[in-house]
Amino acid sequence: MTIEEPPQARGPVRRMSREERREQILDAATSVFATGGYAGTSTDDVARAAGVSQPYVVRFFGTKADLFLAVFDRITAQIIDRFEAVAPGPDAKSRMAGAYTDLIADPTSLKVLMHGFVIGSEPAIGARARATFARIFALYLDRTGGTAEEARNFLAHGMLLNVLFAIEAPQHAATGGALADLVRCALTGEGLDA
Amino acid sequence: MTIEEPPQARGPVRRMSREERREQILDAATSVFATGGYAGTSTDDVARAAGVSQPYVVRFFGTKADLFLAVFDRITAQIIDRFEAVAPGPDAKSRMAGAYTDLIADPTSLKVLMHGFVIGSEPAIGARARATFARIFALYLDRTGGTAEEARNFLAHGMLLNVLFAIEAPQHAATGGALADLVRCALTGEGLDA
DNA sequence: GACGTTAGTTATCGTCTGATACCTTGTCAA
DNA sequence: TTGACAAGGTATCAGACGATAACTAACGTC
Repeated sequence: MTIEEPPQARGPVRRMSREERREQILDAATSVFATGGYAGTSTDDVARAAGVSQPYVVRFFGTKADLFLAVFDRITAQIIDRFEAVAPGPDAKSRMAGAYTDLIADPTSLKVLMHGFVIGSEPAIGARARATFARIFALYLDRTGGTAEEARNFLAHGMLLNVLFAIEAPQHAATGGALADLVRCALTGEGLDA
Repeated sequence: MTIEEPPQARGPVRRMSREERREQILDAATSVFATGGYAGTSTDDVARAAGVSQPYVVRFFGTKADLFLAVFDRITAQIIDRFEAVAPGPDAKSRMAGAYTDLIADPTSLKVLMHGFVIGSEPAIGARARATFARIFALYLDRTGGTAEEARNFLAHGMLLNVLFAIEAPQHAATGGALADLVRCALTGEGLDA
């Protein structure tokens, strides 16, 4: 996805610190994993997106599985951070919804999240996924003071939107029909505080 | 998954009709695609599960992508059939929920469904996925006479359960904690007719 | 019972992929 | 200035994978 400019004159090659490079590779990996998923993305895809060599990527993270886990971990941590930042209060429900809206503004991370979920039988991924669900569920209860049913509905609605974005429903809803009604209804999010 | 008995005495090899074999391979493919997804499953995995040779599987369906599409198509058709069989009436809502409960009794197909959803940017898969969503949404409205919000909540709740099963949340909820509360709340499905 | 058809196999190929080994070159401190 | 360390590349491999080609044998039909 990220287009790397050609070698061009090849001046004294800029070198990054380990932490800088790590973040950059994780960014690139997030981008390519979002479309291809774990098995459908090669370490070479990641390397090209990051503008480094393929062996460097795998040696940096040890193994491809470790790389994906690092990406997945970072994403779940970011998401949890977002929801943790919501302060308790009377309008906490709408602010929790707003936090999710912020996340959906860049669907890349959410796509990787969903890719991780569907390979959740992989122990390391599944464990992280379950912990994330449990944490957000608990956070919703804590911040909003709502019921368990409301917290469940919040998560359910989030999963529906993640899937609708994954199958590109919004882009194809312009033609009208039942899909358009569903997308409109899901995006406006009416009747969720019941 | 399906264990094939060893050659043993090798009597006159039973041959199946094309239709029989097709269904059997699709069954086997559904089983292995459920855990590995599209990219994470080889045609050899499918062949072994079906008890046939790998080249036969490929030639039978043309290409691996065609095979997955056939599996995905069959699953979406089965699911739609299930919901179409629900008759209209005053208790149609609970019967729609019951139809989903039937589906979840064997999570294999639902796992493949979710695998298809997350690679929904693939045009052929995405188109089928959107059509399936639109159809179920319309069916819910028609059979129950409910509101769009209720139909959306029905789908959302289904997606949440699909994900919770994918990450094996029910199996890990025994230890208690927030995850157990979420799973219990999601499985009992209280407060969904609001 | 011969024969075309169709279900299925074995052999094999070209490519992709993750990983390892080894080499090169900035960068920074003494 | 120099030398050690760390960033990053090149070369290469062994196995997996999808696909094709060519062959074999069961089945229905006349």
